[in-house]
Amino acid sequence: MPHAADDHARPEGASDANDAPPGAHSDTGAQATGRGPRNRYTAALAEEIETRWQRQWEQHEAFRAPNPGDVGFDPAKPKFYALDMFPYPSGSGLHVGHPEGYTATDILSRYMRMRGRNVLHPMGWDAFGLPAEQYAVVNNVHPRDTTVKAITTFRRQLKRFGFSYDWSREISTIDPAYYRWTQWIWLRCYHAWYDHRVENKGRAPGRARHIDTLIQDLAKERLLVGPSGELIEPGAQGALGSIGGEPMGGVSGGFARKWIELTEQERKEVVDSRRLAYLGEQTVNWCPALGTVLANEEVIDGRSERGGHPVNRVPMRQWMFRITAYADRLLEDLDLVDWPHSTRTQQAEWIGRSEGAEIDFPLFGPSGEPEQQSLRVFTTRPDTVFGATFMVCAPEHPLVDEITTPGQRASVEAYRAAIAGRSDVDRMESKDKSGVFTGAHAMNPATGERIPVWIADYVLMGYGSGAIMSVPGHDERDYEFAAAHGLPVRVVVAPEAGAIVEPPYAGQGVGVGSSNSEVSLNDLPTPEAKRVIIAWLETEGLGSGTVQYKLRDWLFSRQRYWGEPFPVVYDEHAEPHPLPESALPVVLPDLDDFRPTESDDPKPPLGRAGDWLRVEIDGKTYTRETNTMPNWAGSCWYYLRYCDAHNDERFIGEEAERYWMGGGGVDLYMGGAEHAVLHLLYARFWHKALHDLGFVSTPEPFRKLRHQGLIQSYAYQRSNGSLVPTDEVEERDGAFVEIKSGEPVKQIVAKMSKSLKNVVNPDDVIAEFGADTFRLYEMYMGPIEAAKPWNTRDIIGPFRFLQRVWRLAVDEDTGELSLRETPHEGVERALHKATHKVRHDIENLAFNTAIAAMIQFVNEATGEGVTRDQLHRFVRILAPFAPHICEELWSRLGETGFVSLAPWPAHDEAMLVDDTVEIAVQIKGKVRAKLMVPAGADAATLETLALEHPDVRSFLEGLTVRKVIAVPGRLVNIVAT
RNA sequence: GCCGGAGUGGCGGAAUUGGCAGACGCGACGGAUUCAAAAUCCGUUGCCCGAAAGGGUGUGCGGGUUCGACUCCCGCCUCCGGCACCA
Repeated sequence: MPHAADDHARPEGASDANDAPPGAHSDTGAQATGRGPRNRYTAALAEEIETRWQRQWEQHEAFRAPNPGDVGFDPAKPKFYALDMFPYPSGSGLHVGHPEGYTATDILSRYMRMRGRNVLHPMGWDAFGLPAEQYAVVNNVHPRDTTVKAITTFRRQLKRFGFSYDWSREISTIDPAYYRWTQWIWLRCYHAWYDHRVENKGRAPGRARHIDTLIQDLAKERLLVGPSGELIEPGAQGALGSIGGEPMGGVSGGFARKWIELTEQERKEVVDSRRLAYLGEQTVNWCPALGTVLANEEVIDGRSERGGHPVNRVPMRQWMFRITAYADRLLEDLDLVDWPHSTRTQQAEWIGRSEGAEIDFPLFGPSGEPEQQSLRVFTTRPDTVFGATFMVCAPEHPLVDEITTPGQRASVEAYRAAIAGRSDVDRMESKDKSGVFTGAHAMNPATGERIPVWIADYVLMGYGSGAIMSVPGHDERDYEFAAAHGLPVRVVVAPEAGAIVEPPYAGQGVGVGSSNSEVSLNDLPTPEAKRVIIAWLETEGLGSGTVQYKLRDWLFSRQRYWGEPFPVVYDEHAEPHPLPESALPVVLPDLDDFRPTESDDPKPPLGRAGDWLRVEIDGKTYTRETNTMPNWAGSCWYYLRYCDAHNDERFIGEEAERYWMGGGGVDLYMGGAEHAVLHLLYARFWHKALHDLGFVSTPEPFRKLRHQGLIQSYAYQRSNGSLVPTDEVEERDGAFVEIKSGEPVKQIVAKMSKSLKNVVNPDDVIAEFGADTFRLYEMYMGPIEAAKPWNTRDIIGPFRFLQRVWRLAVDEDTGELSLRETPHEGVERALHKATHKVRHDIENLAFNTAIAAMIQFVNEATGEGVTRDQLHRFVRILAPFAPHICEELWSRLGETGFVSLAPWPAHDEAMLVDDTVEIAVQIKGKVRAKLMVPAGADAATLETLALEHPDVRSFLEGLTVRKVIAVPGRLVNIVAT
């Protein structure tokens, strides 16, 4: 049935030309049911309108954003970069959580276009990596096939929402034209080192520089090489870049050597070990089930983030990123960005900066004589050193072999074997303080006492120096260990002078019993005691103040197929050689057998790639790296590629980068809070490295970040707490009962899950109500950042709203526009208020209240009707939210362009305030009367009017007025007794 | 255990940051329309007492500051998120 649009759409005077861009309406059936008025806004009409306008946008490339230098680029327009976290195209398609953030950024993007911004709003696919690959493995299909198919589905679904993406910038991380540059960035990091000497105007020092500058500095002896490979400035104390990377032996002494004194091999090792992307021998997280190693960030409670498989710690030679060099800057620069508090906190905690001291405890030899060697510990409480009654090393500590006495060797070996066999999960589950004595002793440098050295797995090799001074009086773990093994406890800190201390007391206070012939901490408050003892240790050469981080270097190799190959080959001595840029991209070979090998040692699938593995360069044969990059690689810089998606000369053009990333980076980045540490930390790190190396202009990638809240679903719970699938529950008389048993169940909010059958498919919702309604509903549910339950019953509300909008403009019987000639005063005022509020709320991402304001306007206007001019304005404020229906009404108003690109309507500030306002009159805090007064009435006037009010007077009978508070525009409060 | 965030009608949620609590939507109830139903439209709707007028009460709990507190302070409870043998 035709919906008469062609017959009635054009108002008098409007051009009937149907060759204008958005023009012609089709005659496809709008009234699927054939019931109700012919021109009512139904799901069928919504679908017809929506798909038609989506075609129009696409044909006219309505949302294509020109780059500087492109045709149509207007340099006077400020830019706005609205970015969504691009999805993994999983096999199951979009769920309702995806479009939540996407709709929010879309509304803002559309609004910003209407406000005259050049808007970059792109979309792409994060298509490499474990999720896609695991899906492929399970279904025994090549990951490329499943991924490409999933992308097609995602793209179709996203287009159906009417998101205003610039699809010409679509990128996919699996496209060789994209990952060529991922590999290129990795090479830039390989050819870079971190120079901690560079000052940054009072901010945390250091900057990545080309590796050649390191070689020059070494050759010119501006840098020397220390005994364990660390870099030393001539004349300066301590090593540069002491965090991360270096093996910690705790051995002090030795001399710095000059470049000229090093062998060729030593030089190579020194340089290679300083690279930003380096090959490191590390204890890594090996996940046998996934057949790959994982980054620290991908391991949660000893299990893989994906799949929840156990993870073991084994030493391996792997590609690493020196993210630890950036620890201070990553921490400090959190104050440059507008991010949710919780996300910043999580990053700060992950970086885990802690200030303290390194202290060397001299070791005694087997027969009790002092040795050259000492055991270095890290502590945040150097002020408690007088209370250190024993020491504990991590079982893997390199000195343990040396210091263990023959008598203890058997038990030490047995303990280490027991530990090695335990997975991290086991180690975490049992928190009992196990450990064994090594037989060795060290000297407490403060007290001069001989104290025993133990090993225990509660001390981790990966933190600090892998050894601790144990202060059972002031550390809970040490106390438990001491209690379990009968070791002495000494109190050296009291909350206040003279207080009785019940160990363990971990708080601050003042030193007690903490003195030797040279230094005393007694009665010194903790911060002061720390300063004093560190100064003393430094004078004595026994230690120094230092900073430790929880952050570890980023393990970047994966023993998987579905990822970016490294642009690296190995020679016959297994020495790595980077490929030249001309060799990029290193294309991932097609493998029939792409499955990972479940095993206890790494066997990357690319090892089976046959001819691909051998590369001939200058007559020499090399073997390719068979590890691949983790799925985070592609997402570390995709936001940059969008700015210049088809540049094949550079990963991003300089001009495009300066324009779109200007002003502090992405203007709004919207995505899930689950990426708080992983993606967001990695991307910041790459960005900073690229910034240091001169490739990007801003220190931070994402100026403003917001998370969309989780969309939950209802579930039903029996009285015993077990959950019932949604389809086995029905509502009877306002209560929920399980159909099978008739037992009452409780409605609760839960995560959507297949087992509970409460997953909502957006395709179904759109089929029933249309995309405009879907968009409105998701935004109307509540604040964008809040978790909120999907309630199918509520969707009808936004749908009715659109019906009312439609009816406000269109006669449901004739299909003609039905407008009044002269504006109604109240409606006009309401429209100005709505325009103002919607604008304000969009800018504050308060979409739920913006929609409420528009509903309120339509409710007010419904009885009175609107003029052509009013509809013309209203359609524009609604357009960012429900763009399709607005395009339709816009064209019926005779406009030939897109409402999506029309200017935002102005509002008149004078129209926002009413001439008269209602003032509440309170007596003793309770509202007893209301006054209608002119908007500008002052306090004195209000007071007089209030006291004259008959209701007030009768209330005040027999009372004495003590005080009157009058707040202009608000209320009057009369205090009487 | 530590660090964040939050607790408002039957439900989702508002409240310009100290000024009329409950905007807006859902649901429910009543009415219009309809042969009827659906859809749509109009009205009512925090709770308690009352036929009504009206009164009382009310933002997790207990105190406090203030003319006035969902909002600020102190002490608890519950839920959600993060971290957790990090020295």
